[in-house]
Amino acid sequence: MGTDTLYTQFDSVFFEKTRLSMMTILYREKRVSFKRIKITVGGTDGAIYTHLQKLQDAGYIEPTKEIIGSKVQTFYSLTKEGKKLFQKYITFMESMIRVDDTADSR
Amino acid sequence: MGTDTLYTQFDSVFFEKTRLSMMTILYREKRVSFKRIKITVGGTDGAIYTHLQKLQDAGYIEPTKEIIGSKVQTFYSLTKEGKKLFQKYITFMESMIRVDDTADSR
DNA sequence: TAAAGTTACTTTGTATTGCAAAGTGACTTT
DNA sequence: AAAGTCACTTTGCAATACAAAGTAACTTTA
Repeated sequence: MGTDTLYTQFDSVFFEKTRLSMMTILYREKRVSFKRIKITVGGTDGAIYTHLQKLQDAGYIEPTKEIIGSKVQTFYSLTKEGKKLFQKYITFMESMIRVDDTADSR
Repeated sequence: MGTDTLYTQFDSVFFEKTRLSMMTILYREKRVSFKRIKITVGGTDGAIYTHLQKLQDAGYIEPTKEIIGSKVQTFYSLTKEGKKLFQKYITFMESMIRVDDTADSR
């Protein structure tokens, strides 16, 4: 097991349950509202908000505001960097699974 | 994206960078010393120790002591529960990747 | 039309966590 | 026998996660 097969290669902003779920949603759907992220991952508004802020501060996601009906809503998308990192993560997961496939059952 | 495709289905003891790395090592090698875990995942003794304690308290790993030369060393192994959980995690990773394969490139 | 309610965040306070530094006890070398 | 090493273990604090309370912009109801 080399260093590149450890989860520690990913930073702590990225590699956290809720935020990784958010990144996954955004990778799959490109542009998702605060509201729908909240509904999907669950938890309180405050928790969702701070997690999104962290991802934003790290440069992995970016917000855009839009008027829906008469209210302003916030939508989030992955940045180029965020998408790249997520793809690196997918590659990592693939390598993890592959090793497991070829491993002797002990 | 259903609830079962979220990382939040895993508890916080399991789903943490360093501890997940430890679980991976133990899944692959069955029985690993404190020393070697420390060398592999990196970090201070204290950090390694508390992470291992958490996994142990959660019932995912178990220690055994062995005398090597004239010193006692601690070895860790996955418990039945720990192994089962890790296999669930592998299945989860596979499903994540599969969804990604079939996703439109956007 | 004004008061009460709703929506969509944002701020704040606290309990928990992660981690490094210091401590311990059993040897082992000088 | 004093100093050093090894393999953990304990302690203290800085950072984090999260719930509760707050806010601002509408919208409904009396």
